[in-house]
This record gives sequence, C-alpha cells and structure tokens, in this order.
Amino acid sequence: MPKQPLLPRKKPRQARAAVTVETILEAAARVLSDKSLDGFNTNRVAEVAGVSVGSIYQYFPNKAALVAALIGRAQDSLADAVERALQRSQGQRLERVLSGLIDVAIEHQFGDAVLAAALDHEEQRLPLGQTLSATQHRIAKAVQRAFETHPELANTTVTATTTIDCFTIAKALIESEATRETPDLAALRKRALRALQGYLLQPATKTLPRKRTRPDIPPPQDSP
Amino acid sequence: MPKQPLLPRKKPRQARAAVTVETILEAAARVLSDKSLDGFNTNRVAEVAGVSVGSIYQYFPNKAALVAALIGRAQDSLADAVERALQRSQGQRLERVLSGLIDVAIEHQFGDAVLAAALDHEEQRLPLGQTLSATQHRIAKAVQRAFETHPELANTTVTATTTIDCFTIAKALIESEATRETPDLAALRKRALRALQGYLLQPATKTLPRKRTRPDIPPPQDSP
DNA sequence: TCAATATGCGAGTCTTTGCTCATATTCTCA
DNA sequence: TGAGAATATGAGCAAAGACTCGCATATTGA
Repeated sequence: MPKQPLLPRKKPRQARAAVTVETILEAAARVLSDKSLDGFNTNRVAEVAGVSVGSIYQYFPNKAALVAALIGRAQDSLADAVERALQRSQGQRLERVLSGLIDVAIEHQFGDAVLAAALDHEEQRLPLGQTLSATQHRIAKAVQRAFETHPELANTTVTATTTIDCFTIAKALIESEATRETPDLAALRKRALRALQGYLLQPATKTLPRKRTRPDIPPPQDSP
Repeated sequence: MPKQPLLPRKKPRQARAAVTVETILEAAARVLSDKSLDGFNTNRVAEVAGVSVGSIYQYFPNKAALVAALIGRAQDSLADAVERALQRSQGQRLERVLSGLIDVAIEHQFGDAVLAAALDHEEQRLPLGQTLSATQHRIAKAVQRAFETHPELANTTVTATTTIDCFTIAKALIESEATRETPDLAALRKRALRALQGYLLQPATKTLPRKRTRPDIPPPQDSP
C-alpha cells in the first residue's frame, strides 16, 4: 500500500514546483491587495494563480500559512530596504537618516496600501513566533546601531524600545495618511520627520509625579 | 393579510425591547472581546445574550450594524473621558495636559484590549461615514482648543492634523505595548509623553531639500 | 525505458454562519 | 377583556469557503 501523504506540507523539489509556489504567492498577494481580508479565500487564490486548490495545500498546510509566507516576504523586503537606506545615509545628518527611513516606510506602505495594511493586521493575530521576529530583529538592530553611533544622538539613550517606537510612530502616521482619500506625501514626510526628531531629541523629562486619580489598570488578560 | 415586516430594523418601543437591545450590545462586546473578530458571529452573540438570533435582526439590519453600534458606544465613552480629562487639567502645565490625555487613551485601550483593537480595526473597514466622524470631530475639536490656548504651545501652530497626529502617535504606542506579554504601563506613559512633547514642541525644521532617488509614489488606488 | 517519486488536478465534502420567516408570546389601550 | 401591535423565538435555508482525496500527469534516476 502506498503511504498516503501524511505530510502534505512539503518543500518543492523540482523546478516547476518552485514556480508553482511562486505563482501562488504572487496571486495571494494580488488577491489580498484587491479584496483585503474578506474575499481572500484559497479558491480565489487558486483561480487567480491559474492553479488548482489542491496545489496550494500541497505546499501550505492551511490558509494562515499562506498569509504568514506573505508576511515573511514583505518583512524581508522591508529589511533590505532599511539596510540600503541606512547605507546611503551613512555619515549624514540625523535629518537625512530619518528621512531615508521614513521614505522607506512610506514606500512600503503606499506601494500597496491594502496589502500592507492587511498584512500588518494579520501579523498581530497569527501565532508566528520565531521567524518573523527574527527579521524584525534584524531591522531593529540595524537601526539601533545607526542611532547609537550617530553624533547628534550622543545625548540620547537609544534602547531597543526606542527604535521600535520610532517605527511604531512612523508607521502609524503613514497608515493614518494612507486612509485619506487624497494623501499628501510631502506633508506626511514633514510630520513624520518632526515626530521622530522630537521623540529622539526631546531631553529626558524629569517626570512630575503622576496625579493618581484612580488605581492602575491591570494588564490585559488573555482568555485561555 | 397582515403586512409582513418589510422594515425589520426598528427602534424599540417598549421597555423590554430596550432591555433586549442593551443585552445584545453587552453580549456582542463580550463575544468580540473574548474571541476577537473570528468567532464573533451573530449566533454566538444571541446565545451569550440569552436571546434568539431573530431578536438581533429585529433591531440590527446585519452584523456590521451591530459592530458599528459597538464602535459608536466606545467612541462616545472615549469622547466623554477626553473632555473630562481636559477639564481636570485645565490651566495646568502642558505635561499634565498630555499626561491626562495619555491616561485616558491607555485606559481606553487596556480596559479591554482585544475589544478595543478589534473595534479600531473594524472602524477603518466599515463604511460608517457620518455618525462616527461626528464623535471623532468632537474629540479633535476639544483637544485642539486646549492646545491652541495653551501658553506653552504659543509658538506651535496647532492644526487639526496636529491633534489627530497626537492621537495617532499615542494610540500606536499604546497598542504596541498592549501586544506585549507583560506591559509596563509606567514606562509606556513616559514614552508616550516624550513622543507627544517632542512632536508638539519640536521647532519647525527648515527642511533640507529631499534627496530624490526615485519618483514619488502615486497615491493608492481603490479598486471599484 | 520504466518504475518510483514528485507534482498537479478539481469535484466534492463538511463546516460555519449570516439571515429569514412562520409562529408564539407579551404588551397596550380602548 | 380582547384585538391588534410589538416583541420574541429558533428551526432551517443558502451561500461561502476551508480543505481532502483519488486519480492523472510529469519528472527523475538508474
């Protein structure tokens, strides 16, 4: 008796299989971009890819895995772009460095707004532990190094959180602009730059004691 | 022949109907909070509410309307909290004002993290034109007034975009912290404050001409 | 050349879920 | 009190969509 495929999620061995996987991912990106999360279904992806559903499930154990692969791709491409931008702006004024990063983020978001937004959202929902954070780590590390060694930031303590915050802030401003009907990219660049410069250069405030009006909020609970 | 209910989406006339609607909304919030968007289905909401599905559709034309109602509620409560906070911090240092707003936002997010995140997401997806932006407008206006009249911001031009950016920034930092397993609210407060102060107080930079390495990205296209 | 293996196919199964409608129950008010 | 209006019920329809599996075809390596 031939063993039935107990492990249907395999790696492509032949060249044509690699092509199929590529085609599937490409189609998945297009479908997700067109239809957002609704209307993103495996049947449609197969149709757009010109491939049968079965072929998808030959390489991806389920729909989520497909999305995860897409996220991985986007992350990688972002990481590459960030590293290139840092390379280009090496030794330049902080403003240039930040502008370069902002441009990368803008392009990442506006290059395919719906796709990027959808992926961002899924990223938080899916249980993609290791692989993803690896790439993000790579990005964070590169940026952190650039910040730490920058003379204009000599007086700023640059932690991992600091760099992540920068990305969080930039991404949020960009996404917010992306939902507008007529985005003004030039203005967006200025605002993002102002926010990042402000955050990074703001002297550490000696915080006033917080006026406590009610007890601290407990951390959120995840139901099991 | 009695006319069949051509207009099933009615307003409650009797007291018990109002109770039912309230119960449904309560249950919807709980389900959404427990299960996020997946697993949020009308059958489950009915079950949790101890009500039949039919009753839901008596008052809400469809599932989206249910979510929209939830969003409306959350927005209203946020607007109230913001106005109260601004009231409390009236005449105080900018740091206090911002801290107050940040605390409101944190509470709004951490009070029910999953719910808030889910609603935030739906807010951008659903076609809720007027009602929603009305409340958001109310919030924006209140904050803008507070900023415009604040002496420490005398040198800062406060536009509608400025206040919206502040909310965008704060919300993003808070959401990012909320996804952590062990959120550090005290640190979060400091970072958010630093970001907002930095953004608001950062002197308007005379921008260097942007180094153009590639043509501007076209605005995103919405497929019809 | 020819098995063994890898790849591709797609009709069909099975589950989920939004929503309806005929009917039953409760309320109102003359 | 009773007729009509308002409210509540829930079985079940219909559509969507994730995923399977038996089979056909292509590729490889000896």
